[in-house]
Formats: sequence, structure tokens, C-alpha cells
Amino acid sequence: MFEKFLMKLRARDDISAEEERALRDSAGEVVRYSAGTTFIPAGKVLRHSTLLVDGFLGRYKDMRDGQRQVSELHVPGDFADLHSFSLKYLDHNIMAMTACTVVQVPHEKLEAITEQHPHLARLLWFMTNLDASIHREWVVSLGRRSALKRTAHLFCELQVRLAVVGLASESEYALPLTQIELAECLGLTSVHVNRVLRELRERALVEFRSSRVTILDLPALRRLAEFDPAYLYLDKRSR
Amino acid sequence: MFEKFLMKLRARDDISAEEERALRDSAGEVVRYSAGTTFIPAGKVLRHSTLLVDGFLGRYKDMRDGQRQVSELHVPGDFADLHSFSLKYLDHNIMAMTACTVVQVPHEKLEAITEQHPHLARLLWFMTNLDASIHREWVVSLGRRSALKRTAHLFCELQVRLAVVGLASESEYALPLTQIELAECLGLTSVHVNRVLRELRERALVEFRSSRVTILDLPALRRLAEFDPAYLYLDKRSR
DNA sequence: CGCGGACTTGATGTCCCTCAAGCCGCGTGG
DNA sequence: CCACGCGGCTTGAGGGACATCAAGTCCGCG
Repeated sequence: MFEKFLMKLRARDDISAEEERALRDSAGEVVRYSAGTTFIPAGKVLRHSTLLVDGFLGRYKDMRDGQRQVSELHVPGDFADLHSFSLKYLDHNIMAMTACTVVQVPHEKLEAITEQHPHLARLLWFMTNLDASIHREWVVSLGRRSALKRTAHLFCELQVRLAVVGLASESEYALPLTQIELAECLGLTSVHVNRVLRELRERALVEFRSSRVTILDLPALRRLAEFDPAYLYLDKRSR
Repeated sequence: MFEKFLMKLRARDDISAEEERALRDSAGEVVRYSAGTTFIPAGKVLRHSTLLVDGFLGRYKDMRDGQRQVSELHVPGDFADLHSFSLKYLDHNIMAMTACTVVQVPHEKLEAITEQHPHLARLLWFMTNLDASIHREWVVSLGRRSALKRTAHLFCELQVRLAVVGLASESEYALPLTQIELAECLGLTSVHVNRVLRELRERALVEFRSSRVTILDLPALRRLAEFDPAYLYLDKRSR
């Protein structure tokens, strides 16, 4: 259950055997959701946090006119709502973008960790700060990158985040999203996403088809996107 | 020094006298920066966090072509870089948008708090989660709101955040930013911000001039912006 | 009095949206 | 087995929101 989360943690700091045990002991119920299920609605008071084991999740808000904006995509090993531990309820919804398996971690267990394992507690804090860092990069993307660069940037980000948990190589990874869902992440329409994908393909940078991203030229893709992975804090050090 | 930060905390949870003492004891050096100073550059290893006492700060990233995107504005009572405690260095820069006074809080003091005051530690964690929530709302703004609504939304957000620390009424507050800086927050050009401000003025919703925001019709402004303050977590409860 | 920075406004351009149509693959049911 | 419906993808034509370029104006300050 915690394998991918531990991979993600160990990419940033050392985890002792005892800390690993404390984490494994915190596991609650395992739950499956089918694609399209909004299983955490905004405003609902939560008593556990949700660790994604398999599949893709998205955090999103809807506008009055029906438009939707996804503020973060989650990959296996991510906590979807670790922030609900101190927030108590969320300001946004969380949905399963694909079929998903999650483990629920009761907030009492998290509270015990904060009291008994200060270093591990700091790492949980770190994980929510990492989400915030990803949000900031999306702000920059939406504010200042063209549709083409923004899309390229998202593919770069997911490549790194998935590689950390062993789900991507330098050249490809599975991404079972529709162009509509991609558009909801990118602040675009699906029509325009389609045109952007065509251009990325024609430029021989990336291909996105049948739920799979194939990276043809990673250095060129990163150059186009102005992608700098520093915001993912992948250096290992004492946090 | 900590008055506004305590106001901000007490809007969300109760703080005991002992916790207040622990906070006050954590104060380090008081520093002043003049407008325009980038005093925390991305990547620099930090040994203290910075609490803003007076003035406005901004977190930003620059693009290759010289464009800039601000990912969050900070008002008095905000920690500018509480997240540096677990991140160790920042992925973005922090600059004084106006002349500022800050208190530095050494990371050792924060570490002591996490070990001796678990509830207070959770509240510090909460504060970084609140920043993340603000980031998400900016993602939504940049992704799905028109320039007009986005600008209106920013004025609504700042009204609430400044009111919490006693620096705004329902109808006005000081905001000593240029239209260029506003544009850097909103993902627009200063030329377009100027036109948007004119429209907001002509519609009798808000005026922004000589470093001051005057709100003419708050309900209408909020309606236009689709502003829902839920993301600022202003309900008082045990966190 | 002259300079620079912020603000303002107009003319033109472009990126992305909207609307519309057609295609393809797939599942369902007659 | 084919008809059909449906959701996702694709492409074209036209429009609109915001950018770019280019003048100016205003104002504080040396």
C-alpha cells in the first residue's frame, strides 16, 4: 500500500525503519472508486486523509457556467488530501479521473505521528508544501505560458512525478485522460488542446494517444516548456 | 510584532496564552526592506522564516523573456516563507512590493515548537495549507475567469485578508501597487489591466487609484467575481 | 525646467474560443 | 449481424478577448 509513497518520500529524505512502521500502521480502509466519481466534495468534514495507491485523481472547482478547472493532478503515491488534516474540510472537490485504489489514513493516526515522530511529521508537512509548489508552477503556466508551452510543461511534470514512483521512463508513461480532462487542467478548451497536441506531434516532441504519452525528444520538450524540475524538490537532504 | 499574525490565527482557532508566549519567544531579528528588494532568491538555503509585519510582499518567478508571474501576494500577519522550514530553500523569489518590516523566526525555534506545542505546530501547518488554498484559487482565476472577473476576484480576496488583520473595511483599503505589479499577479499586461480598471470603475464596482482600493458595491463585485471566501477558511474551530 | 516612471488611449494583431460538422470506435439492442 | 447512439477526437470558419505597438499625458522630483 505505502510502497509508492515511500519511494516519493525517500527521493527527498531518509526514512527510518521505525518511521516506515509508523506509516504502515496508519493504514485504514482500502477503497476503490470508478472513473468519474467525486468521492470528496468541497466542504465535507473529513476524518481521514486519502493516499492514492493506483490510478489518477484530480482536485477541481466548477464555475457557475459549468466550466471546470483542475488545480492538481495526483499520481500513485500522492496523498490527495493530506491538507484536510489541518483544514478539516476542503475548498475543492476530488474526483477519480480513472479507476482508483486508495487507502484511508485516519486523522487520529496522523495526530499520533505528529506527536511521536516529529521528523516524519515534518515530512508530511513537506508533502503538502510540495503540492503548494506544484500549484505555484501551475499559476505560472496559466499566467505566462502559451497553450503549447503549458501543455508541454504538464507532460514534463508528469514524467518526473511518475518516474519517482516507477511509473514513467524517460520516453513514455501511461496517462489515461481524455482531451477534455487535459483541457480542464490547462485552462483551455478541448478543441484547442487537440490542435496543440497535433502541433507537439508534428514538431516531434511528444505524442499523446490511446491513454499514453510518448516523449520523442525530452530535452527539446523541456526547453520549449521552460521546464525546471527544481520546484519538485527532488534533492535528498535532511528536511 | 506578532499582533497581526495572532489575529490571523485567532480567526481560525483558539490560541492559549502559553502558545502565544512560545510564538513571541520565537522572534529573531527585525529587518526592513525597501520597495523592490528581492530579499529571498529562489534556491537560497534558508535558516529562518520571515513574518511580514508591515507592507506588501510578493512571491514570483521570472520567465526567460522577462515576463514575471506573481503567485501570491502577502499582507501583514502572513509568513512569507513558512514553507522554507520543511523545503529548506524556495522554488520562487520573494520581494518587497512596498517598503516592508519583517521579523525573522529561526528554524530552530520552529523545530522547538513542533516538538513542544503540537497544536501550535498544526496551526503553522495550517497556515501553509492556507497559502496552498490561495494558490488553487489563483489557478482557477487564471484558468477560467476573464480579466475583468479575475481582477475583481483579487480585490475581493485582498479585502477579506486585510480585514482579518484590521487593515480593510468593507469599502476600502490601502494597496500600494502599480498597475504593472497588478498585471504580474493577474497574468495580464499592464495596458489591459488599465482598461479593466476603467471598466470596473465605470460599472461602479471598485476604484483603484493612488494606492487605494475603494469598493463601491461589494455584493455586486463578489457576484461578478464569483467570489466565495470559503477557500480562506475563516470559520473558527479546533484545527 | 526637464526627466522618468506610471498611467492612459488608440490602432492593429494574434491566440484561443465558439460554433459547427463530420469521423471513428465501441457498446447495446433489435 | 447490422443499426444506432454516444462519447471522444478532428478539422474548418469566424469571432472575441487580450497582447503588442505606439503615442501621448500626468505628476513627483532633482
